[in-house]
Amino acid sequence: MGRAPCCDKANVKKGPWSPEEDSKLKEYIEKYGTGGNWIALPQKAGLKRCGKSCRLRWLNYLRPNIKHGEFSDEEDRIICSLFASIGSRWSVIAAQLPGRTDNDIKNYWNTKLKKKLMGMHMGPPRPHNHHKNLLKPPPFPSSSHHNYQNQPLIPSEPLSSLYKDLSNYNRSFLGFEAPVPLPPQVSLTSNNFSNISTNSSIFQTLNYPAGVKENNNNNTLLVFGSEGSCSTSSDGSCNNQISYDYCSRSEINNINQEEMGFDHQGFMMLNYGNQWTERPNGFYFGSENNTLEFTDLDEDVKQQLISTRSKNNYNNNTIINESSKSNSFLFNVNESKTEDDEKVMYFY
DNA sequence: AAAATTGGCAACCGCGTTATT
DNA sequence: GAATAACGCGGTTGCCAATTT
Repeated sequence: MGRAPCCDKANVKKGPWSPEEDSKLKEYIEKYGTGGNWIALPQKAGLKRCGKSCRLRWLNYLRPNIKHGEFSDEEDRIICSLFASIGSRWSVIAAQLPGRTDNDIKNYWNTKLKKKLMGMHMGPPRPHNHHKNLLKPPPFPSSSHHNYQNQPLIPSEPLSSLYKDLSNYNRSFLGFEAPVPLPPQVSLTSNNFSNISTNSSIFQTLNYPAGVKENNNNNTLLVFGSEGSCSTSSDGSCNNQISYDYCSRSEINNINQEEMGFDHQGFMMLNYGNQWTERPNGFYFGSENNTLEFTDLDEDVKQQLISTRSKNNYNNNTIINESSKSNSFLFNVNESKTEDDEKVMYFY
């Protein structure tokens, strides 16, 4: 049978920690350590708290060498770069920043850094939703053959010079090499995405995310889709997201919704040379000779991805694929109906 | 000056993974 | 090997302070 019950949920205190509780926990752990058993600890330390709560309090606030206060430019750069590469893997990111906790970095990203990067020109005003995570990272490619582009993981310039304006921001953060500027809005005439003009400057200029190298233009698919659900906000608009992912032609036949991480409600863009061509709601059959490969992810990060994300049965390539599940969002789209019932999508 | 909104952060919750019985 | 609890992570919430209306 299993272990003994963890704690009497009805008899544990919740909410903010008092200074007395803090000192009890701190003194106990400094004297006896955690003993690798957080569940038993609160009782031993004389605390009416759940072990989980004690662990969190210790790790995020009480343990020695925790840094509080302003993040430096260097820390900003590291966070941005890692977020762009691996997404919201806060514990992995925190491991690269001594003294910072994953919770701290997550809060910092959500409340400050993201806004700092987005600047003031990222689309129309939207309803108050300060708890929503609106900026998603670019994806990992889902190809089974990866080649990290030979470029530094951490940019060397100060953050301020990297993100001077919107177009620079889009290029740097989203990893686009081509001149982007995204149009402020794109009008659609139906409820699906297949009517987006393939000549749209959005898609013509799409390139590959930072860290991804394309070896054969003619055999790469860029797949777009949208989440099936659509949460309606109080003003009646519908917040939705377009997702994209990469794969070789040979892979597209085997890919399924789960692997892509989003519904195939959208369409695909096929890259012939420099021209993106739409293939609505279908799969494409292709040759084997395309590869997307990784060459240059920081070794520590790789190791942590391996150790924390996927377990023993996965090889490295699968791990990267796993990552793409949660990192496949590119644009945040705010769809709303206008008076003539035309759908307008804002990209930001 | 009061009410409403926004910002910031600590803590909680749920879920996938790991460990124990 | 199955069942169950603990662990650890990331997303979300709640609360309070600051700012704006």
